[in-house]
Amino acid sequence: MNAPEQSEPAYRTLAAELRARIAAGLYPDGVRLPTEAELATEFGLSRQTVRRAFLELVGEGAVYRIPGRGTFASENAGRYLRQLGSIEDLMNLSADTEMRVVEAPTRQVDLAAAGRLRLDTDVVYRIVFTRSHDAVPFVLTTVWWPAPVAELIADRPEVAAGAVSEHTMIGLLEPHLTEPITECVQSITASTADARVSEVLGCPVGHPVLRVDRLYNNSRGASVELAISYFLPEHYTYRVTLRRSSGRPAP
Amino acid sequence: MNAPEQSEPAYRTLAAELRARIAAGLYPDGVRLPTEAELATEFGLSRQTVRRAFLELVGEGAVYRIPGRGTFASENAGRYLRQLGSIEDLMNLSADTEMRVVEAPTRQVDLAAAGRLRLDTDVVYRIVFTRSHDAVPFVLTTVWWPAPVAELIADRPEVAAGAVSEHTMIGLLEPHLTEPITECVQSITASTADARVSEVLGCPVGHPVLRVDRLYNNSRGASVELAISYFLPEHYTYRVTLRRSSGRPAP
DNA sequence: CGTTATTTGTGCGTATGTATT
DNA sequence: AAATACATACGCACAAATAAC
Repeated sequence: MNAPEQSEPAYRTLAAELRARIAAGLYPDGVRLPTEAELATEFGLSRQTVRRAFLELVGEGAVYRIPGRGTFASENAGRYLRQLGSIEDLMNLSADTEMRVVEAPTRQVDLAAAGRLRLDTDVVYRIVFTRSHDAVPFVLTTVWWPAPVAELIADRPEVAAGAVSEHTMIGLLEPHLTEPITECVQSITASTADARVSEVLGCPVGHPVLRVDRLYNNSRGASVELAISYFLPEHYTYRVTLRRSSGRPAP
Repeated sequence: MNAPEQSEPAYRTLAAELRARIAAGLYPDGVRLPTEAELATEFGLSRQTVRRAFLELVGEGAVYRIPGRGTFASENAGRYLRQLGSIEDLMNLSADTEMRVVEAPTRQVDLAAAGRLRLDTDVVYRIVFTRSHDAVPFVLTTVWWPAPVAELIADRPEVAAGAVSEHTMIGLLEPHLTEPITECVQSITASTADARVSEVLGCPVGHPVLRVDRLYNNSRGASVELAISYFLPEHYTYRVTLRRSSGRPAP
């Protein structure tokens, strides 16, 4: 209820602006982005602040830089590219995407969903929504909650049918939970668009889509949310950076 | 050919040192790491350079920082991984799968691949293989190497056309490298089977497939291998567990 | 072939703001 | 209120890689 709209730092604002320009299709192929000096004068910032913005974009994989040559947009720039290596990353999806509720939460008897959530009853609540980037919907998500969880936020305006907001469901949910969400198990596979996905995302039936299945667990190991998402591959790529878990002895 | 032992930048050296200290178990529980000022004097660096090192560690999820309080090692100290998926997991793929070489490594001029690998030349080596589980091929992979890398293993029997083994390409490669592979950037999306995928994996043309794009980098940040794989969704699901990256207590 | 200009990378110094103790 | 510690922002200098001349 607080969050008094603190202004974003300059380097983050610049990063967002550059992200937008890349998505807009400027800088295709081998076109160099503006140099640090050019951006500094254009935005009235110091070169160091511009560097900080680029550091973010490099971390996301949106651009790569070559000393002496310049900065270039990555191969699949233009798609929505986000590093999703942690639960925080999933929550931060809301930063530059827009959620639109297609179906308000309704009480249902769903054996499969209840089983996945490991509930004693077969009663769950279901909500369906899309997420858009630059006004283009790129994913359709169905979420199932255990009844006690759903009742915590079922009457919030953000989850009413047709509601548009910049939240994530777990972001909305978490402040009301007694136990924090600490784990999310994801399964990713390929599938095809059914009638509903096709209609909502505007692609042909049978179009290949990325299916992401997420089960969120709290610190006690109880399941809090099941989400199944269908992503349009043209507008979305799932990106993870893997690292060595420990230093390897030199060969 | 040359590479006369260029020293690592100071912030990277410091980051490595701090990583080692965290792994060694200093800074357990809620023990604060040294402040920026302390580290600056200890290592004879400026505070800005120390900040740069911390920026890396925060990006890895190794530490979290609270203004006014200090810097703390993340929950799972020792292994600063934001996801359970690791490079080791990729290498262990070979445990119960079988690799069959479809095309032996051949020298090619490939602008796109060379660009992805950030080479100065356009010459790369390409190898194509499938991987099977219980004699059922479930993935077709094309790998591109920089010429100097390819020449390290091009004459090994495991990469000859038709060869069958239980290795992974990076597993074969790594013992011959001077720098260890420390990072792998993955992009995952959905696509459809083309003629070749269809033929090799035995699915219809146009069948949805999971496309996984991996770029392996060594400890100096140079790209060592580019691999593009097409997985049959019927026989393969990409599974990751995400955890909260910071052990930061809830507010 | 070296020279020069451009562009990114590293490192340092300073100042100011904000959150916590 | 004061001290501590991180966050942002600007400035400068020099190194290294690249490209053009």
